[in-house]
Amino acid sequence: MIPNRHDLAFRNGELAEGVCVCNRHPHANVDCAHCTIRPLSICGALDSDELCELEGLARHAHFAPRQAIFSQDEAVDAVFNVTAGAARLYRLLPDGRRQVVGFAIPGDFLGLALAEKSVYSVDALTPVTACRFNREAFSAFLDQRPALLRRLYEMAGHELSLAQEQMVIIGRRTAEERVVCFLVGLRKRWARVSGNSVTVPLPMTRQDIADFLGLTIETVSRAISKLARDKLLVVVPDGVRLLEPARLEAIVDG
Amino acid sequence: MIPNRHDLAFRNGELAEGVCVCNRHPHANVDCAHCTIRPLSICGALDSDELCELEGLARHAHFAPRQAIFSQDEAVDAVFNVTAGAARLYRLLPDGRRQVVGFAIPGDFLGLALAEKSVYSVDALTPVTACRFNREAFSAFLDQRPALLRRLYEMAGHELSLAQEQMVIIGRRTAEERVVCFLVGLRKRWARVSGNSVTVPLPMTRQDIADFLGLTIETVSRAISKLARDKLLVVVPDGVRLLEPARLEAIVDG
DNA sequence: CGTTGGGTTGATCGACCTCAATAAAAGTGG
DNA sequence: CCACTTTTATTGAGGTCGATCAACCCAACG
Repeated sequence: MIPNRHDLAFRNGELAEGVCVCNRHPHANVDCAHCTIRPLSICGALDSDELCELEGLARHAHFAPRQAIFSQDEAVDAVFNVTAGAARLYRLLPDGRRQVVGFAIPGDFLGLALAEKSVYSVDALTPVTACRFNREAFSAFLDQRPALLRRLYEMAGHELSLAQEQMVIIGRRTAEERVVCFLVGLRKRWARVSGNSVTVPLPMTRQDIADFLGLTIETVSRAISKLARDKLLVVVPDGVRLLEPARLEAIVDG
Repeated sequence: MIPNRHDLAFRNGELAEGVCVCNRHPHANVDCAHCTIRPLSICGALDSDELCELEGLARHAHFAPRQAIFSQDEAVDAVFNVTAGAARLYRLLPDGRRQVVGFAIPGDFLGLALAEKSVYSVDALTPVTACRFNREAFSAFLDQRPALLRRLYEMAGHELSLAQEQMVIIGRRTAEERVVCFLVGLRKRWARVSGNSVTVPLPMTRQDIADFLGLTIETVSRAISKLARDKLLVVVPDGVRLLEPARLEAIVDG
């Protein structure tokens, strides 16, 4: 499913004590020096000194599948840097209608807005490991580290761009196009984490995909079945394998 | 339509020379000291010294209705702080389908992502006045002014939140709900600029609204007609007057 | 006064939703 | 390990909301 997910979680646990290379944080329970997703995440903006300081603020966190990381309208006391696993971000309407606004994978930052209350819920799809930062402490650290602030700002801009792209997908594309855009887009995101592959892991359910694309579960299922029937992909356990990435990308790019 | 829009544009023009209060920028052609929307905009984060420096980077800009401010996929050489008027931000698919991703009103910043290429097009709906900043110069200034960077970061977070809200609206709401959400949301945004009012100026066409909500022009027109028939609003020139704001807000909040 | 762009309304159509049945997987407890 | 339940996914049949196509209205404007 997700390569090395459990391995990475285990390794982080193994190195939980006394591994901070700068030796300033003997009780740090994260190991930035050996973090494989560091260049993908906010930490990539830091020099070794800054990294060490941030390391001191970090605590290792683990979430089981379905466990809540944030809850809509509830206070946010910590923010997270996802190092392994996958999570879904969603908003609920009072009558139960749900819109998934995104999926988080390793390298993604949860709590980008640093808001006191979360506007959405986040919960783990697979076992998730993350670096946990107290929100207030992180915010204060940010004020001392313009380079990190700049990095977060750029990530926010990127997220904004993705959100707008999603608006186009939901607002103006057909059901089949939406599914193709989702698969091609997710493949691109996984490529940063685990390298380019025609196999796209899908840690989320069809319902999650439907709620992300503004469709029903049946329509998503039918669209995937049709793509499989047309030999554009094959369904594999916990994912799909794209047989003709180029033709699928052509659908995305018009 | 939009109160004082033309007046404000004229006043800015009138004061085009030698008005910087700190006298450091005798050729500055903007007048931050008398800017009514300053607290709403990025400039609200600056002390008078910083404001003066930023003022030195700013140039007054004016756009006629329909004039392009940014063009999708083209290089961005300047960013803007809108001081008067309204603009639409949209993305086009190669086959012509259009998704409006937002509307800019006074206080809004255009080019938040500071990207080299614009991912969307922006053009003026009404005469627009704005403070123009060279992108590179602004970006460099930003690196010296963490307070401003922080402000932009917060605005980006706010925009991200709005974009996600829009995803919910487009993905999970009915046509009538979408229109109501749009009107109530726009009213709230205008309230910051020109005070609370039950009259919501609509400087955009029905087609723009449709492309914002993922609907057709006919559906938007029918929804507004129905709301008028139900005595929830009346259509006025270039806008609508909300007769029962509370009931409309109840639709938004579920 | 004809033209043009924007808006409204009606009639019909179709993409996607809803409801329903079934199948396949994944837990669960003995 | 195997019945049993629960969850998730697929497929079919029929219904509906919003799209499409078309006619018409109205105000602005050269």
